[in-house]
Amino acid sequence: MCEMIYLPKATLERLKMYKKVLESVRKEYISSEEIAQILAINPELVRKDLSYLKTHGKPKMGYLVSELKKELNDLFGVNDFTSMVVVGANFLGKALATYKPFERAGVKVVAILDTDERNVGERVGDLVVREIGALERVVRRFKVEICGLCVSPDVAQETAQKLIELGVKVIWNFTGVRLSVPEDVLVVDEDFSTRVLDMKRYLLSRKK
Amino acid sequence: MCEMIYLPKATLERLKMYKKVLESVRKEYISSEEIAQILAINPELVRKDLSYLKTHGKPKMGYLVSELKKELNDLFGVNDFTSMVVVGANFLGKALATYKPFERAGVKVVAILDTDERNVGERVGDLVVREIGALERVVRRFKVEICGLCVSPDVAQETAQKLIELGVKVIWNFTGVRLSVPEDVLVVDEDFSTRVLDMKRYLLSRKK
DNA sequence: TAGATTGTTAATCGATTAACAATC
DNA sequence: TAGATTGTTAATCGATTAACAATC
Repeated sequence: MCEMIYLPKATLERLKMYKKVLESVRKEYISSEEIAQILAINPELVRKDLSYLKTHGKPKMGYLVSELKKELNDLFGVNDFTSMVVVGANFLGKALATYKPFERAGVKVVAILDTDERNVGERVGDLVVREIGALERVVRRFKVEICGLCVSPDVAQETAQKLIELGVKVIWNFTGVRLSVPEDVLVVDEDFSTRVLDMKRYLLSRKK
Repeated sequence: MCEMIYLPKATLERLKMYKKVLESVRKEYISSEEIAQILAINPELVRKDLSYLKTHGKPKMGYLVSELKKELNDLFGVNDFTSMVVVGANFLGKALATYKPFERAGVKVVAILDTDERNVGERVGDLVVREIGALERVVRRFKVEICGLCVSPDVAQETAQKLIELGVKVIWNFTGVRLSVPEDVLVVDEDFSTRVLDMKRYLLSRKK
């Protein structure tokens, strides 16, 4: 199908930003200068990044927005949908399960599960919380590749293990626990208490 | 009080990781090798990073965990508490409002507010959802410096504006909207649909 | 043609790794 | 003393910026 182009890490990071910028652009063409301005980076950097793609800009015009969008969508495989399951029906889990913008990113939350009997049956958006026993069935049936892991820290590792055995390839880890996983599994850590440290230091720096 | 040491961005990023690692260490000393192994980076890099701090390691011993922890806590100002308000009592807002590990990071959520009358009065952890009109009072009373912004995209910019007028210094932005703010305000963007793009590309790369 | 903008190469900057002396 | 580990300097690597020719 499509051979994977090599992309420097920093470039890949910015391509995601460009993709987002383009989503709210209503013009036919956009220049590197404009993109750069919105993101507060150098236009040269934008051009360098975009030069990794097949899309070419037109001198005096800039880049054809529709073409660029399409190529970025292909690059991230946004057009065919990936199934995601949420494990842990706490507020965070429910937030993921009802997060609208996933739609446009090619991610579909197919189920939300919980170990606690009392939560089972509760309505969450279009879904109903299911018992954890349904995990295998759900993963098989929907070919689930991503899990939003929102369980409590004490069961994080064992839950991850179970998911991996069932063939889940990406664990989006909100538990704050450092997970051990085989090297062909991607763990994406989302750690709010680490994130606030940047804010704390920023506030400190303001006070000199 | 304490002069702010200059720290390379990449180093600062890792110092947060070291801080987290140290939280679950039960030994008196830890070597750069051990830290490096846990984080899958080079021990030389760990030593270089730690050399920016006042703490010195002991040859043959490593670094005194308690001392290192203390210095990192000071560096991030974790010991005096910062007040945070959550605006938007949807699942995400409630998740932030009840997020336990903030405690250890020196952040205290003092209130959760919503514009929707129907949500006002609802219990969320130790808090009760308050009407948006209480914002000014809350910010003044608790000297709020951080806001977790969980409102819908259409009111994101105006809400941010109001917060900034009241003196809030950091906006933790979950709305997906690119906010315009004065340069002395820090916006920390948390965009789940951008985040999943990494996972999408990873999955694509697995399929060759 | 002149002007604007792309795309690429060279120069610079910053971050990581390698090497190794210092030290307990 | 020998061995382990730190801390620092030098070498390498990767990413950004500067410069500028190509092109519409």
